[in-house]
Amino acid sequence: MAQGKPRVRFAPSPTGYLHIGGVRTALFNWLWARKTGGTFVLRIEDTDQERSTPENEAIILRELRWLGLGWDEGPEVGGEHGPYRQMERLPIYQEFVEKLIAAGAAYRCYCTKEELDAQREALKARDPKAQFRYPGTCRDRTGPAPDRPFVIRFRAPSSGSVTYRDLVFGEVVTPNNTQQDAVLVRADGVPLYNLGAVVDDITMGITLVARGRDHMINTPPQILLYQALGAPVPQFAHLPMMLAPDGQKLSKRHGAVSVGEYRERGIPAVGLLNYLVRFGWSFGDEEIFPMQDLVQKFSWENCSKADGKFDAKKLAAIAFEHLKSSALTPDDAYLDNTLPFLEKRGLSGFDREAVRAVLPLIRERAQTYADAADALDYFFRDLPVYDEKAVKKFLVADKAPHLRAVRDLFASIDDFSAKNLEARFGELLAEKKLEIKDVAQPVRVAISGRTATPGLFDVLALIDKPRVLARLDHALSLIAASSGAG
RNA sequence: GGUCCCAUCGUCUAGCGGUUAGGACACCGGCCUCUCACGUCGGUAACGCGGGUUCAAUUCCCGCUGGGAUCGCCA
Repeated sequence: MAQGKPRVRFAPSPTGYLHIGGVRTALFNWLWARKTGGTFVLRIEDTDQERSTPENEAIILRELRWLGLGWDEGPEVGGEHGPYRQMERLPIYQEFVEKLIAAGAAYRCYCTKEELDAQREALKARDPKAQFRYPGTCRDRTGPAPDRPFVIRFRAPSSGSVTYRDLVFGEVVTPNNTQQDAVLVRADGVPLYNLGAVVDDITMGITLVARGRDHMINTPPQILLYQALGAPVPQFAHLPMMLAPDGQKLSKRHGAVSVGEYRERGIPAVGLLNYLVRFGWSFGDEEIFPMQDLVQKFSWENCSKADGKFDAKKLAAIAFEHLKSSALTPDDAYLDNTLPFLEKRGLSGFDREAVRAVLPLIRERAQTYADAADALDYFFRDLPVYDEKAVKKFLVADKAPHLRAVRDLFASIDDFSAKNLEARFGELLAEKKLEIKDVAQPVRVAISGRTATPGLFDVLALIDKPRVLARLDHALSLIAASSGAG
């Protein structure tokens, strides 16, 4: 096989958002490049001018960077094999097409799309099950070339077969008699997928093509093209497909499928990647991997061949594992990622170290950075946002004496540590012959506005004395107002 | 229909001839407990079917069934 370091690529079409299935393909390629010291190339396949947009390309680049899947060659970073957008490579395809024609491996076809469509429909009308194949009208045309637009077709062999050894699927044999003279270049001179991909992979020195199994059907015709061009055939690795829970193609109607949606929900990039890498790949019983471990452990041999179904709950659980662990997600990273979500809630200008101090309390409760911001919310307001139901249930008249007693107790305490607060609180309960159950919830609602928070004393200690007292006062006034009104 | 591919709990998977078929998520119970979580203990749950090969098949081979991909001047 090819000498030197592997060169792999991710070649998305900028025809929409970045799909998580595409991310998995990018990830596997990226991991292989990192593991082997190879090169990860990003190529934009924008030959579908109807649907490709610069905006979509920008989104793809931005999301890949957010994921941490940086590329060694490609748009914005350059490289020796550019340009990296197919529409900027038209002269290169032209050159290769001329080679093919000169070698008799391709020919000009003057049949129009309309003619072919009509033939296709006529056949379908006669026999709905029949498959239409290009009849070869222009294959051996002689005489002067008509003055009409033409496409370039591949002269596909009708005998023999193509065999390749897939790194995931093993040996795959496909007879050539099922191939047809596929169009290589449109009438407008823009190449189609198979030609563009092959020429680019040749000229960019790609040694291993790893892509989704939906492309497996393209591999034999592509190999035929490599052979016709006299170019070395790269290795191939096809990845099983990630389907929707209902077994259909994973699309928008099944929920979130674009990376952006996960980013906006506060799913950590490493969590998403960890979920995706475990989809179709395994390393014994291990489930949670730091990225640096993945780079080391990844291999094609441990890829599975069976398609799978996407499971949002599993993704959430794996992301949560990363958020819970300060080894996996250090405080600083956690903070950097949570701050935007706090700002989205209208919170800003707070002390980063103050947020850091609360982190241990919320890590085990927040499945996403958005959850974290929610759990952090009442720590950084003068008064919490009071949940209506919680107020109605716990800030009621018969709890007022308890709250007042707690307020007076707290006012007298100087050591506002969680430990001391708990001890003194216990004394108060004993004195009043109360159960903590009777008092904890009203106090919790008074200081946080909600019924579910981390341990009461930890929360109190972090909110600090003046604000705790202010909130208890506010809660008492709410009770007074409601009982007065009622 | 042609071609290609696949097949272990509901889901992601371990297994690479001999295992009480393991783990994780989800689900159901118990414990912990000031709420919510975390944690922890336990439970339900799988080798699609039929033939071979073998002393022995989840594992190897064939067929069937089922599922998926693709059959475009989309990628």
